[in-house]
Amino acid sequence: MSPGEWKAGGEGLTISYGFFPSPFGYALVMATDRGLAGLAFGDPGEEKAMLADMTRRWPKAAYVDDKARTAPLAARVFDSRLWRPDRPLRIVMIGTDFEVRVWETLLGIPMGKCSTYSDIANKLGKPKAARAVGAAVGKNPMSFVVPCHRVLGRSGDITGYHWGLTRKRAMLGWEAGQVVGTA
DNA sequence: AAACGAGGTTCCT
DNA sequence: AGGAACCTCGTTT
Repeated sequence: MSPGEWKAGGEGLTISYGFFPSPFGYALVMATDRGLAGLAFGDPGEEKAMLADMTRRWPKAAYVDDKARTAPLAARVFDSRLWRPDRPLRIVMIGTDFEVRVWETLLGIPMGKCSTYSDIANKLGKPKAARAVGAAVGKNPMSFVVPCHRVLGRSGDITGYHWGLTRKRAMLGWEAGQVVGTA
């Protein structure tokens, strides 16, 4: 990954988006000229809700329906064979200081491994901020790319997920399969 | 097993 | 400013 950053709110930013099928349902891919900015999931027919859910995060940004531009990113994200250091996926993290820090921590979780909310809070030097971490993870705009699904509760339980626990389990399962298949 | 309060940060009124 | 919400945690009923 080669994370870029942008101030929260997304002011002055133009975001292209498109809908694509994915292993976990319908996916909404959002991108800026600097790389992938957002990734959301849902079911066909929910496009409007998915889009609203994302635009709420960056109310100041401009949005353009541009399938041609987002298609290559969509293809790349769901093919683990293309995840290699020499061809990093360019992403842009738009959020507050704290959120960006949390997301960067998530990127450090290796494939197939899991972490916990309190664990991340510790890494940020705020051992008691587990709940804040949960809130920040929940606002993660790049579900799946930023491995928010690899974060579990303290006891190893799957706790909650913005786009549904079922989808979270599906991602973990798919990932486990990728590890075996690409080893 | 369920209920409860503390905790950090963000969002809305 | 004040209060509620959040993909939580640890402790207490």
